[in-house]
Amino acid sequence: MNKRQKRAKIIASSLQLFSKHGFYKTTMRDIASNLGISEGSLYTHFPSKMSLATAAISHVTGKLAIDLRYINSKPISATKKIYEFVKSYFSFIQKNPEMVEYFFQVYLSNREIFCNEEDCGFSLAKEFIEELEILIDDGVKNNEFTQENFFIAFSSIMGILGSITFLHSEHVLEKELESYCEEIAKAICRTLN
Amino acid sequence: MNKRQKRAKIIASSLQLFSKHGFYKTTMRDIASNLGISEGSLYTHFPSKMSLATAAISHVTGKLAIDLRYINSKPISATKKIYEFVKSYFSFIQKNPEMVEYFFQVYLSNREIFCNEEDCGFSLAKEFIEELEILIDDGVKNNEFTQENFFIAFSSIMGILGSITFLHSEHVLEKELESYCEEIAKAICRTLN
Amino acid sequence: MNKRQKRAKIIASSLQLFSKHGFYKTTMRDIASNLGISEGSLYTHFPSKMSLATAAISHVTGKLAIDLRYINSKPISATKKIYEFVKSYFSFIQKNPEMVEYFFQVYLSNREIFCNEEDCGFSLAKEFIEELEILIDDGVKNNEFTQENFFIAFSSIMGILGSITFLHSEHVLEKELESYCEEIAKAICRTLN
Amino acid sequence: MNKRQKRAKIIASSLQLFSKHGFYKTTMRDIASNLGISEGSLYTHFPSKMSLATAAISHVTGKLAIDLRYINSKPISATKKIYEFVKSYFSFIQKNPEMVEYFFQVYLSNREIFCNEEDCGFSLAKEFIEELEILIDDGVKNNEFTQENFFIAFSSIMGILGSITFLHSEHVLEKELESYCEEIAKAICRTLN
DNA sequence: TATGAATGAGTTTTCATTCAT
DNA sequence: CATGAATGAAAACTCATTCAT
Repeated sequence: MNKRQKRAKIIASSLQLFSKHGFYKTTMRDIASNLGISEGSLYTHFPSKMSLATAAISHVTGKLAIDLRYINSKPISATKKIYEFVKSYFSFIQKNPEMVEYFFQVYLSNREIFCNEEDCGFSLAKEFIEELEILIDDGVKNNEFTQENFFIAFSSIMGILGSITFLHSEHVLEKELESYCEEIAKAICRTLN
Repeated sequence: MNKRQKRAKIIASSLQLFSKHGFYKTTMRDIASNLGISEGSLYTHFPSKMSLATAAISHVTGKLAIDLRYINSKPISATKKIYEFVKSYFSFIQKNPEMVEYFFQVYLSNREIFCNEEDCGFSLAKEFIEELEILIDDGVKNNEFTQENFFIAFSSIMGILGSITFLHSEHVLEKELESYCEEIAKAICRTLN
Repeated sequence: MNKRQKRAKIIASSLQLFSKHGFYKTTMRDIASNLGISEGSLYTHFPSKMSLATAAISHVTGKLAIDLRYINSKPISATKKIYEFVKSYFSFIQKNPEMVEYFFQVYLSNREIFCNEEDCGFSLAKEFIEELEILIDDGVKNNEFTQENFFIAFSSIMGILGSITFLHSEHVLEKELESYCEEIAKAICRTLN
Repeated sequence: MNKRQKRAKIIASSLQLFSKHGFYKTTMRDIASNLGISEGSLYTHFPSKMSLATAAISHVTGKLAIDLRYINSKPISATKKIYEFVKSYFSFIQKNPEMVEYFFQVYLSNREIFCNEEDCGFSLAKEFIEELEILIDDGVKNNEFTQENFFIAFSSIMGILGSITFLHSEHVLEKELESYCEEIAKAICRTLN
């Protein structure tokens, strides 16, 4: 296994544990033994626990950004793009629940972990947020979406998706997550229209 | 100062610090010295740090529930109730930013703090959620809101409010929070209608 | 035992172990168990291992400065003061070998421990060095000492004392330390005259 | 580069870093990367970090011994030999400050590094100390130096030189080191006479 | 022989909780 | 009841040394 592969494995393990038990309740020992390696070995690849959290969030938002960028590139209406995004996002949750949970529960919430003087850690998600901005702008230009404040549009999309993600991870939803896909997309579009 | 008042003071102090620095970065010493009392004294009123977090969340959701219950009791349309709720919620944020931040950033995110075998900590917000359910049900019964899945309706309301709260606490909003009130309420209603 | 007494006990224990095994080979656990207290207890009184080293050196140089100040205040010749200082210093070694060993072996050598940006740790010994300067200046003013350069005079006194201290702590001296007192004082005076 | 040359290079690098940052604050990685080689490679040439420290001190005292042996072989008075030794020592400091600093600040001070059950690490400097003994004995035999205890004579020479070396390495001397040469030699001789 | 990732014991430090005063 | 020193069980991180490639 080469260095890049090892890093990827460590990030995957961290993601899993951080999302399950939270950043603070996950110890470096937990991550190491979950991988069957020594604690010291972790430090060969990442200089600190915080750098692990950072690498993990970059990984997650990078993945989300790639999916959204692909959807944005399609020659379809903005409304259709919202549908596709919700679908793609739901399938992403199914395949990588730990990634999305990590995004919402660790990154968005334990801000103190990611913030330093210069950068409040937001730049880590920049790629993804920019792509979302493109999607919204497109919709407004096409007159599909009401000209509206960006922050409200952003909240309508990510707030609703975040909330349903939360309910799903709390196991309070009655049906399969994917069965809400259509309705959620519709709900989001209603807000934007 | 009697026992109840003392408890209230301790909860207020905890809320302030938990919301600012997070649950884990706030020490019992921080809470005590913020109040000018001893650490030992804290334990006369609360048996553990966790119990402080729990009492704090009950306090916050209790307050939110009271406001919403009052709105629900009014002889107005469900749509109007949504407007009133958003307005009341925004004014609540202005007056008690630490309470709302605590709700979203500590309670919803550091689930591991509140969960034990029997209870996943959700019951703490039960009062408030039940009140929200009443509001949604009313709207559906009156045919103001489309008959819809509760979870989606819930996400439309609390997701959007949560997201805008987050953006506000991150200081990325361009205008005063209250100036978004009308638009946010409209956006939520569009989803529900 | 009050707080000041406890601090003094901890400093004494640290001094003993630092001088015997060096700063780096002495662990906080060693210091704590040498005192029969817990590691955490150490941190109630001193915020870090480094602060212990600093408190220890201040303690030692303070003691040395007091002795020398008293000698300086006497109405005797500078040459006689040198004799008295050597005598007092030797008796100090007998009573507190760990203090002097600490001074020479830890303080003078592990400079990296005591240095920070502003202060290179020398100020900790300032009191003592200033008193030594007074003694030398007196001798020069009285025409007892011809050696005018302070640094050479300083080295003649402290270098010779330091070296004999070192040989003593290495157990290579053949006779009792105090039996060298007279000769050492003479040797120092010969250099200064 | 042959094996001996490689060893020499490693010793030089160690000496540099040990004298600058101390034995404990210098890691094997530091030494290796300072040389542009791998950590493992270090262990092909030296079995442990301690063996590096030992080899380094032998190297330094060996160099000093050679210089002093050469001076001792000259057909000149003991007093003149002291002058020559001080001159040679000062020029040695100028050319190899790290060697002398290492001798005084690591070897003489972190005794715990060099000591084991059998040998307290003193033998490493034996060659040099023996040569110094020869010089002192010569002076006594010629009636140039007062018959005196060896340890006091030793301290007069090495103590004064050590102290001035310390002040030099601390950058507290006002003039160039070499400008003190004559006076220091005189001061030492006054003690010995 | 050279490499450098892996190891794991050891170190400082933190902090919720307890309890003697 | 209030206090705050004491506790001790972790936790993050370090680094000399080893060993497979």
